[in-house]
Amino acid sequence: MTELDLSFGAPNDPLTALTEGLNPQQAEAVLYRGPALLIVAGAGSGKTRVLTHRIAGLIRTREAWPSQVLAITFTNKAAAEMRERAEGLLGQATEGMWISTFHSSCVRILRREAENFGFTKNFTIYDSHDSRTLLKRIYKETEAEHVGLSVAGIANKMSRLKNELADVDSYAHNANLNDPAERKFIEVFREYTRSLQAANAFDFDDLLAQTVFLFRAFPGVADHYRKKFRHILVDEYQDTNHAQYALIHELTRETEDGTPGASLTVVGDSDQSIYAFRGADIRNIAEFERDFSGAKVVLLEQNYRSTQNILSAANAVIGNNFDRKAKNLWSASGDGDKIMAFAGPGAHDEAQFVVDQIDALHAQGMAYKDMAVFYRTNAQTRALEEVFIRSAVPYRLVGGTKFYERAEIKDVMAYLISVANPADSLATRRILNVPKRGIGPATEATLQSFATQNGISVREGMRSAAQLGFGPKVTGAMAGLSDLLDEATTLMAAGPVADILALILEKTGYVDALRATRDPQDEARAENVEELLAVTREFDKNNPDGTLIDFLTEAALVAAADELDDESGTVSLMTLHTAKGLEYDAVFITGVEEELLPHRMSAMEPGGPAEERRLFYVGITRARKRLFMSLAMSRALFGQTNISAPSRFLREIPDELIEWLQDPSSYSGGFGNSLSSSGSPRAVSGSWNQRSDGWNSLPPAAREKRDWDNRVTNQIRDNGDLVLAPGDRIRHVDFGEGLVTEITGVDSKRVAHVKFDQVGAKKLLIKIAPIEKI
DNA sequence: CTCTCAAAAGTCAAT
DNA sequence: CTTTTGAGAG
Repeated sequence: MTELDLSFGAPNDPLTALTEGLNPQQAEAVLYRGPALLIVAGAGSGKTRVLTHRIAGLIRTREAWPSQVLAITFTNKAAAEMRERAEGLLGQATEGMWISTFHSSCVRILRREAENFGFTKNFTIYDSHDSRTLLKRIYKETEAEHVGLSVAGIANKMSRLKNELADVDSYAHNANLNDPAERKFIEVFREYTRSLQAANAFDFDDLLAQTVFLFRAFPGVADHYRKKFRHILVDEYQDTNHAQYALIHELTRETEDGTPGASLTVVGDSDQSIYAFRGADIRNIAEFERDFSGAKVVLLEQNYRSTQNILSAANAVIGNNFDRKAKNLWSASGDGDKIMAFAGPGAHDEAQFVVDQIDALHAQGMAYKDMAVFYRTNAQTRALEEVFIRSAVPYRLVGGTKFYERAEIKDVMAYLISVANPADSLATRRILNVPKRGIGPATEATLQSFATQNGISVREGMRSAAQLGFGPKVTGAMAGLSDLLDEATTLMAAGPVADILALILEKTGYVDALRATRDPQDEARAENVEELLAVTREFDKNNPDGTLIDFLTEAALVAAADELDDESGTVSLMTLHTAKGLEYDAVFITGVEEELLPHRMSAMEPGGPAEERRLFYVGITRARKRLFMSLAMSRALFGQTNISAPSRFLREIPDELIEWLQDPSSYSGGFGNSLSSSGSPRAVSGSWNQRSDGWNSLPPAAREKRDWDNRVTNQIRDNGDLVLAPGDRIRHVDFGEGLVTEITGVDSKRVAHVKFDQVGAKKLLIKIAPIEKI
């Protein structure tokens, strides 16, 4: 979408200029003034544009100062984009505006107000991983397994309760205390809450819930923010949970002394609600008009992103969800290409299809960065990655095992957290013996119980190491660590974050310790730590006044989509959830199979299948020009190969919108049956052969391509320094014989471009391809 | 206390 | 099937 160059030449009416180039509904959403506005924005309908223009209007007409605007987005990336676009309209006038995610806004408020309720402003934020570690410890101490509770079960339940704004006491009040499992759960919940407080830490759910509790407990504090924020705008409103909903309500309430509530604008699309598992409640948007009486509703249906074929498919799919308001996306940009679909025998064939199509698009001039591959589960990345690597297509995994979740990064971050928040004993305990300095579990336990008995943190306890009767080696090691943390603490007051980290790395020798081991993966880990150092330098550069706390906050709240680098020049691979809010010229939705999309777990959940359909809908509507769908007729899961059936969602797309390169019914022969004897009762052949139309009337060319015997495997081979030159003939394990046409790249990155006799042109990374020269 | 090997868990999505 | 966690030996 292109941003129009709006000129503000009409001083008497700054709003007119802001609506130029907008359609009537968009203009109405920009211009409407009133206490509550709901913008129902279909996918690609230009909602970011409407929001930024609405904000610009408020500022330019002097209805609001920038500091009176609070705009809440779903990811930091979306926030950054919104700020950038608002700056494009307003220039420096965006300074002082709060444009951030729910979690970031809450952190900002909590840091400022923490002293009011027993925390300090340098509190730590526990991600799901950290809170799971803490919970596991408590789980063991309380022997919760004896009453049949699981760690995951407790974690989910606590999270759900917090999202519903219940705390231990309110829950215990209504619980059935005759049930030993309930009593144990309450005990764990209470201890978990106590530990977080002692560690001066919040988990993700607390950030929201505690802010609401803060507002309710301290009306004066709440009034301060109610008076400050006169215009509140919330994006992706369909994915808000109860705590977020309550937060918005608290902020838009009339103050004690009669200042009227702030104006509220929410933007959302109930068809894109995909976070019910995280507590998102679709009723928040469905019942908005009831919650805020007199609310204005504006519907945006014109799509500026996708071709009509893509939209028609999206509309057809989502139309199968009952209990929704009808909405019909349309585009003025023409039909475009058909959706291309492919059913491969296995996951690697599917991946090869994706890579082949990417190669073709790239050859036609589409940049890698404009293409994305989506999948339902992270486990699907393996086959995709293997094929991407050996075909030398540059790619990037977005999300998945995130940088900040790697053990070595967590180790180093634990040092920084111990410096910033000495009360955080979870962090301090993590670094006691990292790198190895002879402080083992026994020492750790002694130290922890000493700290607990004296009501101090582990960090404080280390100062008394001499009295604890440890051996000279252990005492010395502990004193050394304690001194290092003290030294880093002095540096924290003035020094940039990179200096603190550099000091820690130098004094601990952490990187050297990694490099000294025999584990070949440790070299990569050492590089990751050095990458973190580079990240802190970048942070210092971008935030001259940034503190260590600021850095830790930013690190704790990065979302998967935030990692996206638009200039990376690589294909992006991500889950369908991560894809929300993004758009690409070409989109591949992979694993469009029953049990995977919709996922098997969704069948048990109320509203599950409908949410899966919305997820598929979100995926479809990310595509601008080209959309591809693929599936594998058999897929290895849990180390077992299962026969898969094409997703029901595929059948919801009208036949005339899809062109099958190889369709599922071409597998209806003996092969499918022979495998399915051990597999699912939902035989592949049955459901697809029952169709009388479409699937069997494919052109002969497509049907002849059934290569069950020529499956793509995941074989690789170390070819050493095999030298190939244009003109050579080779034999490939999967693709047969072919002619080398070109060699690109150097050393281990050399790539052979091969024209295979049977399967056409492919690119191969020479070092690992299963090939031989003939 | 540290290393090695075997058992167990995980794989539905994420701030 | 892979990765992480635990037990026992050294």
